[in-house]
Amino acid sequence: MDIKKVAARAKVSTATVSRTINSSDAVTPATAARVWAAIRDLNYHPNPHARSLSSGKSHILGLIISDITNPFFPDLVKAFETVAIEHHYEVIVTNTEYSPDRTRLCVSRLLNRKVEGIAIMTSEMEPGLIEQMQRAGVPIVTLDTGLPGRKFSNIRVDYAGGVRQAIQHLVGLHHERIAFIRGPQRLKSAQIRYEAYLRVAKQNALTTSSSLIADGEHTIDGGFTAMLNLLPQKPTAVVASNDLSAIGALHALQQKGVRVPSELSIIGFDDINFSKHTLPELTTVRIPRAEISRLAFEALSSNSVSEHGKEWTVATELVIRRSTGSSIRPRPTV
Amino acid sequence: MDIKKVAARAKVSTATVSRTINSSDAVTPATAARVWAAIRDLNYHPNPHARSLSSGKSHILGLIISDITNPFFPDLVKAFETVAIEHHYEVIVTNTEYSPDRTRLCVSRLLNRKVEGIAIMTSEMEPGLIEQMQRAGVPIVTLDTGLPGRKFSNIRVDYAGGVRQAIQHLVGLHHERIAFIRGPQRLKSAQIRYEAYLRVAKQNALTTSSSLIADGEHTIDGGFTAMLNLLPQKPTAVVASNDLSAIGALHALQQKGVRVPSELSIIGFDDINFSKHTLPELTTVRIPRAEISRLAFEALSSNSVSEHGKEWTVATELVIRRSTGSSIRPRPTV
DNA sequence: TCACAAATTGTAACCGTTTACAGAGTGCGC
DNA sequence: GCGCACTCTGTAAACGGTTACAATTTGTGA
Repeated sequence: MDIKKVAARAKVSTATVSRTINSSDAVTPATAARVWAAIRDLNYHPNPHARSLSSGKSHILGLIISDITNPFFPDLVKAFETVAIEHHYEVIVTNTEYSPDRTRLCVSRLLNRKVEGIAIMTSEMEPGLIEQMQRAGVPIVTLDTGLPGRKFSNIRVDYAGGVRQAIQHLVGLHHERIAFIRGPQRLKSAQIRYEAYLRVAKQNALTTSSSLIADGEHTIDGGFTAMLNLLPQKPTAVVASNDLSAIGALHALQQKGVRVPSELSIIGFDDINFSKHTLPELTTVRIPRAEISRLAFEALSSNSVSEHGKEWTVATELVIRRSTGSSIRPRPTV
Repeated sequence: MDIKKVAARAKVSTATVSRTINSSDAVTPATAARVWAAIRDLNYHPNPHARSLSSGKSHILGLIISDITNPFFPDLVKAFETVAIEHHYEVIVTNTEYSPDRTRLCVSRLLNRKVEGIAIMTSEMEPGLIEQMQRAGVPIVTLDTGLPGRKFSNIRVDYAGGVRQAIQHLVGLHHERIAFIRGPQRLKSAQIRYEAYLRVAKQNALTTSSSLIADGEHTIDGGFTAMLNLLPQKPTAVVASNDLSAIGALHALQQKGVRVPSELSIIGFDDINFSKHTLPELTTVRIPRAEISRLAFEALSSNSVSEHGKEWTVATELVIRRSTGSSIRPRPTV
């Protein structure tokens, strides 16, 4: 079942069949109709490898993430796949697993397969590898990395805005001792959140004593330990750099018998799937992963790739659930 | 940079280069060495599309899952990817999202791309689609579906054994009223677990009154409600059909102030990532997803595909954490 | 009605491999 | 020394599309 059979049945040349499939405008409607009929009758599907070989376009996109096991990524991957297949692209997902070697492998796999674009949704990416992709002429889009360049777009998340939303929410609830659980400072995104905490807290005339800051490593266990360290400082609220550490903090509080939110409020960051199922449900700053995926696709899609890439900024959204509440105890009615 | 340049540099024909790359045995060691040197010098990577076109082998495997957002799947996907790339295969992951239309799309995408094998790790798959894949001559491997057939292998998980491990663990802990939170009975895997509960409970002379059985829908919310319904029946232990519903049950107990495991024991099923981070950490029956992935790859790998597929059985493993304990209250030492 | 331009379709080269087949070289037995 | 069987290598035809270019048809204005 190849293009020749279709051509024969439609009584045209293979060129016309190809043109009908790819750019219907260059073909007379009557001819096109005959060709489409033949295609349907024969249940013809063009061979993608032949197509890629001769056109040079693979119609495959690469997606590089850290680790599909990290709950931040599944939503991102799913949304990216959805938009890609809507546009008849296939996607190859690769996990760096935070290892430089593995990352190199990811890049070379993608380059070998001649993907038409690469979305790099992990922050660990050596500049050398970015250059390698640029030399290969592949459009790329990153999340929170450097500035755009040649065929190189960037999506930036307004983390600082997210932290502001969180703190202002707490301030509105009359909190005055707001602690912060940091993420790993080698991650730019974690660093931005921490600095924003410092800045916004000062703007609101809150203490940012170093005793109100703990390291949560962006993990549940880290958040647990951090919360334990924070407890003696009597904060009335805690902002965590991500949901995982907020969940760890929640566990620590539960174990210590501290009630949330009546005695202490907690806000996470990310809005991973699980956050709406914690007890109490976690108030958090949502990173709009579906939107990021859509933008990433758009950045890579051939009709919008220009020599000089663009930069997009996406806003976070405060999702208020049940882990935050007023710092002022309701007085018993006399 | 193509095979001709390599051939020229090594002073051989393109055929020899190709042979060196694909089956080193047909080439003199000395010649092969020259070719490899040229390949290295020129940093040559064969064009996979040309290769696929002419050989008919795409070196791509398809993986069909329900939904990457379901915490059961990330581990499976990751392990599958790992073993595939070790063998220089690429993998395309597709999500059915539990929708028949989307499932059809998944299958046709994979078939169009001429994948060399398909691992179907979701239970919702119409027989018609299986036939379609078989007609296309693609080896397939399923999880818990029917019996193997032509180029069709199956991996079966010993769910019944898992349920037995769970119940015997509880019986060993002197529990006598063991409730069960069921999954959706249209899922074969959930049905097997439920039937095994009934059987094993009877074998151990435990009540299996229908009031000790609740529907948890395999979700957190479902497990929450199910536990609430079960509570008045005073079970001393609960086995849930999956971890998600066990976590929901845990939340219900926490909210009602029932202590786990001192007042009530809970066992989940699956061992999703999150289970080791619940409070208390969840005792559960692990489904060995990495092993399943390895077997799935082996079932598909060309050197082991025979006309008639195989069937493999994998055992579950009871992971004892902190949500289960003795049903007998320790007497205060006098 | 005719010349010429524009629109549509056909011909065939090409994309970069693999592989059937043919040819060259080597070693061995007689 | 010669023929034969093997082993190794080269030639060239696929694989199934796309696309530059040529050929044909159609439409237009004088």
